[in-house]
Amino acid sequence: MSGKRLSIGKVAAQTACNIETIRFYEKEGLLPPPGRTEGGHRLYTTEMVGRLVFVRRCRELGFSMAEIRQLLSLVDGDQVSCERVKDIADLHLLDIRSKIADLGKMERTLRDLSSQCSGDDVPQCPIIEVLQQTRR
Amino acid sequence: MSGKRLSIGKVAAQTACNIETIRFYEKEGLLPPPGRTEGGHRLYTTEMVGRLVFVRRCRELGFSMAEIRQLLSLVDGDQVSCERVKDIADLHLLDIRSKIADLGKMERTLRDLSSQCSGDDVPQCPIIEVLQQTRR
DNA sequence: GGTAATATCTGTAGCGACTACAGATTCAAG
DNA sequence: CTTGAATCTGTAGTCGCTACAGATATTACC
Repeated sequence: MSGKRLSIGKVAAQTACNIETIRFYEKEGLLPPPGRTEGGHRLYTTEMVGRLVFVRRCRELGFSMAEIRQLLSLVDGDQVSCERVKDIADLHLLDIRSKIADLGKMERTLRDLSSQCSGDDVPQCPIIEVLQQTRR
Repeated sequence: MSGKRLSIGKVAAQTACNIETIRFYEKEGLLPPPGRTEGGHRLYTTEMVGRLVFVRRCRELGFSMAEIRQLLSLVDGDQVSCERVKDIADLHLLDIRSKIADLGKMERTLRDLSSQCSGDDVPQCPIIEVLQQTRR
């Protein structure tokens, strides 16, 4: 079953992923090289579309291409090692949390700065002043 | 006063900014071209070090180089317009908050996924399963 | 079947904010 | 004066795409 094979444009429409991005993933080894028409146009099986969806979903969760490569190699192995999948996911989770923490610091600092600034058209701006201070 | 002029290495040490980054900022117009020794080595005044500190502090707050260029042009103008500085800062603040929100979504999704996974060495991993699901 | 419009092809270059060299030159210390 | 450290310029790499250009393939319509 499932002899349907889609052009890259159809796949792009289905997955809301740019055509160029699909080709990029292939070049980077995240997607296997698909079959081709006689003229050389790519033809995708539904299986390959599933793999693209997987990749895109990982990207939405912030996984890097290197991390996705690791996940894919686990998926492609004879059996999926839940252990290692969880390791990769949890490491990435830590990464996300530290990014959130960093942004939170920025947010607080910038909010403080902004609150000190009246926004009037006065010559001296507290935001600039603080940013220019040599000694902290 | 302040006839001290520092080599790029000293400036880098003082500001904890890479030498290459300093040269990069100069190339990108964030720092004015400094004076030179007879042999062509850069010499920085304390004023220029201050400007570098300003740039670095802005970067730590997540301002893009384009935003910093805008801030610098306001600083360099005849008078600092507090109004426009605040506009730039507040826009950036919105940007930071939306990034935090995005990361927060990722965090929650990934945390849910991870919690469904025992981490045992079993063949089927719920993380992979969910990521592979064709229909959401 | 013929033609025109659309889709896809390959390959390259650009983004932002750096970082990492290579190979040449200059500076500072002993 | 010599040696070693610092600095110079210029180029290429990083990541995850995006945006072309110019050539070819496919499809739709008559």
